[in-house]
Order: sequence, then structure tokens, then C-alpha cells
Amino acid sequence: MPGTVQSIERAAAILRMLAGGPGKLSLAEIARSLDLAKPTVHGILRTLQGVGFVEQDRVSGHYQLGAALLHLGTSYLDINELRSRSINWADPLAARSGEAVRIGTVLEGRVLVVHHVFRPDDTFQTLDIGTLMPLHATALGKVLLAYRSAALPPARDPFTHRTLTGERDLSAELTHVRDAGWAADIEEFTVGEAAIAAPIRGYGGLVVGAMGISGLVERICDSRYRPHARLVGIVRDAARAVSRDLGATR
Amino acid sequence: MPGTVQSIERAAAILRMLAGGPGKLSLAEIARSLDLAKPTVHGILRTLQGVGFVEQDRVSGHYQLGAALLHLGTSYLDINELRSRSINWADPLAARSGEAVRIGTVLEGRVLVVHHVFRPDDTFQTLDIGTLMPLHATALGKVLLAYRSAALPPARDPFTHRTLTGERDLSAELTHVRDAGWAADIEEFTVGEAAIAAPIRGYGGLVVGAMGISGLVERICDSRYRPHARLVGIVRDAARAVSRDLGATR
DNA sequence: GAACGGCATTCGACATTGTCGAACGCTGGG
DNA sequence: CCCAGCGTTCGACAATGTCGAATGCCGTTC
Repeated sequence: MPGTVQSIERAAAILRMLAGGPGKLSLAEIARSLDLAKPTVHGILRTLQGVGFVEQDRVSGHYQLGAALLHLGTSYLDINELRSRSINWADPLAARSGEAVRIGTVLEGRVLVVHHVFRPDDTFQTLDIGTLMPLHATALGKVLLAYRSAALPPARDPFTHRTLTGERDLSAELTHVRDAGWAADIEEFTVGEAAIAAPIRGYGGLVVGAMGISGLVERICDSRYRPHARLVGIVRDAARAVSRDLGATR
Repeated sequence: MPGTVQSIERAAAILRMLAGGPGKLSLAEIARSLDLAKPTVHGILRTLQGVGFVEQDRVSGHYQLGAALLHLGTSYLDINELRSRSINWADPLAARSGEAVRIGTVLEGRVLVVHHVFRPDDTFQTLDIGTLMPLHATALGKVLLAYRSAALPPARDPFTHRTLTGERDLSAELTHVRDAGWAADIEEFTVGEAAIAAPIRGYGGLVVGAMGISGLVERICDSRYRPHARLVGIVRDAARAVSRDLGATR
């Protein structure tokens, strides 16, 4: 691409590979995957190692992500306005709904979770901040898909037997999401779990994120697999409040 | 530096600047600080923007860290062995001590927090994972300083009136830390708070991190400002357990 | 124990790219 | 209205990044 720095793009591609796979990769694997000469990859990795973005395992010689990225990642969280505006509404939403709350935005064709409030109980939970989730199989993702102009994601893995993978099914679903103003995923991403999400708009009305709750399907839905209207209402109210904080007027 | 890719080093310097300052910087400020021509910085920023590491504010034209870094940062956490081995011991340590627990390692001349367990009560707390703390003014930092071969940090800000800033005072303190096998900071970083930390060793006995507790000084120390021996003991025990998990034999 | 294949790393030639001076248009402040 | 400083574009050219060839190491196989 003209006007950009090719070696920085290559370095970013290497970091994404390291983030997406088993954690550690050999120089040769990286070179093969990116179709680059080994000395080229070696120079890039040595530079990334020097700036702390990559570490090399002393025993195997393999490479992995480095500590400096953690600081950059959390610094990003500190300045992320979607997150800072959402925080005030996320705890009350978790309290009122009794479910886990997540806020997400689009990154690399998936949902990036930028804030996560645990379900207010003492079950074991893991923090999802920073994780990527599919757009087509989650409530957050369907909201983000519904309001963006890009095409449907080409890869639509069936996470459960209820995941919508067909283009027509998904398009119809997104039309419905736009009409209703919220989305649900009912055992489409995780068997036994359901979620409800609503759009967060920024200045000018553009959808900049989504806010949602998730929990066991029998808590989120009634006996006919329909999300409880009360829960839909409080999710939408909370998302609207965040939108107002962000300067949306619609 | 020969053998490394200069433009990647420059890109990393830009990202560190964005992480370290007020969050948003103008292209001109970055160019001045790094003594680079504006078109040079522009090309690097455009590339970083293309890969999601940087975003540009539509209104002011200023640049800030991008969402892709969050995913890289949390991916680093997922594979960080110091953290994965510490997790099992951190919760019990918080429970037994009744205090907040942090695990840290050295990054860019400071302490990088890689794990944090909240004090087990319902006071308001913020998650410190990814934050950087001073080496000279924290218990975690003093442990890390005591067992590394590098020189003392040149910048030794006085966070409180009790912070050790003199080279002789700090050197003497680090000798004491090595002798005792643990460190404390007693209102040296935060007025009203104290902390205790012990080294975590990796394979071969090298110190790869530190584990510590922190809380109100009147809970951590007795009336003569001495850390409670019971707390010192359980911190050291927990750190030794993590060390064993990491393959240290000492 | 020897041979082999594939690894990470180094070296140096050279072609490509990244750098940067000059210029431009825009915007906010005086 | 004017001006200073901004972000951005363009194109020349020097510096750098790329990569083929080679090397040494290590684990595996015979």
C-alpha cells in the first residue's frame, strides 16, 4: 500500500499471528505463514524484542508476545471513551439484571470486549476484557453488524446448532435487530447461555459500541425461548444512557 | 542500532509516547519530541492507524492508542507464565492476609503489574493490571531491584516524605532486602498505605517477578511501624510456592 | 557414532523503500 | 482579515530493509 511503512505492517502482522495462535511460534513458521524470507522475519523479531513487544523463549528459541504490550493495552483502556462513559452504567445494569455485563466494539471483524462486569454472585468467572468474539453469533456482535455498512463476515462458524450461519438468515435477523433496536443470542454462541444487547451511539448518532447482558438461558428467557421484556428494557435504557453521555442526541 | 529495523523502533517510540502522556498527542508534538520530520511521523502514524494500533480523533486531528493493542495486551496476559502460575496462590494469599495482592515484573525501568487480586472486602478498588509503578518506592519494586544486576533507576521521585531517594539509602535498603528475603514500603509510595513483597524465582533460581500485599499501614504494621511478622511469613510462603511451580529449586 | 534436515542467525550486495524538504490547504486565534 | 501552525501530499534520493547464501547448532534417524 503506498504511503504506509511496509515493515511496520509486517511487524503488526507478526504480532497478530502471535496473539491468535498457540502463543509461541518459531521464526520459520512465521516466515512461511507471511511468505517472507527468514532473515527478514529475524530482523523484525529482533527489533520487536528490543522494544519489549516480543520475547524469545531461551530453551526452544520460539517467540511470544512481550510485556510492553500489556501496558499499551491497558493504557488504551484508560483513554477509551466508550468504556469510560459505560462504566457508570454497567455496574447498576449488572445489579438490576443480576447478570454479567459486557461492552464491545468492532475490531478485526470481531467484537472486542472493552468492559466487563461480573454477574453479581460468587460463581467462578473469568474477565473477558480484551477478548475477541464472533460478530454473527453474539448479541453484541449482531448489534454491531446491524448498524455498520460493511458486508457480513465471510467466516460464520457454527458455535452451536442454533448459530445463524446462512447469509439470508443472518441478513433477516439484522433487519429485525434494526427494527427492534436490540439483539439477542439464544444459545447461538454458548450452549445453555443467552444474551441481550443494545446499541451505544456516539456523537452524530453513529453506533460506536454495544452493551449487553448474558447468563443462563432459563434466566434470560421465558419458557418459549423469548427474552424477558423487563431485561430487554433495562439493557436498552442503560445503552441509551451511555449514548447520551457520549453526546448522541437520537 | 545495526541489525534492527529503525522504522519499527520509531513506531514503538510513538506508541510509548501515546501511552505515557495525556492520551492524545498531535502529530507535531510527536515529531518535535522524537526529533523527526513531520512527513516521517505522518507515514508511521498512518501505518499504525491502518493496523489498529493508533486512532485519530476526527475533530482535533490528534492521535491516540488504538483498540488492537488491547487484544495484544490481554493475549500477552494469557500466555504469561509468571501470571498463570501465580493465580492459584494469589487468591488464597488475599484471603489469608485480608489484603490486596499484586504480582509484578520489570518493564522499562518500572514495575509492570501482571496480576492483581482485590482486597476481599467491598471497598471501591481499581484493577492495576497493566499499570507501571516505580521500582524505588514500592515493595514489589524494591524486591525486583534487589535481585537484578542493573544500576539503580536514575529518576527517584519522592512520592511521599518517606520515599527513599538517596543512592546510599536505597542501596543500603536493597542490601537489607537481599539479606531478609523480602521488602516493605511503609508509606513510601502512598500516604497511609504499606506493602510487603517477596521474590518469585524461575527455573535456575533467577528472580523473574515479585509477589506482594498492600493495605492500610495500621493493618500491615504494628504500632512501631514494623510489618507484622505473620504477614511477612505468609507472603514469603506464597512467593516460594509460585517459585516452585515455575521450576525454581532454591 | 555418523549423517542429515531444519532451525536461528549472520553477512553483505543491492534494490526498494522510508525519509524529509518544500509546498499546500485548512483552521483557529488575534 | 491576516497569520501561524497544523496535518497532509509530492517527489527526489539516500539510507535502509530485504533476502540469497552461508554458517553453526541441535534433535532425530539409522
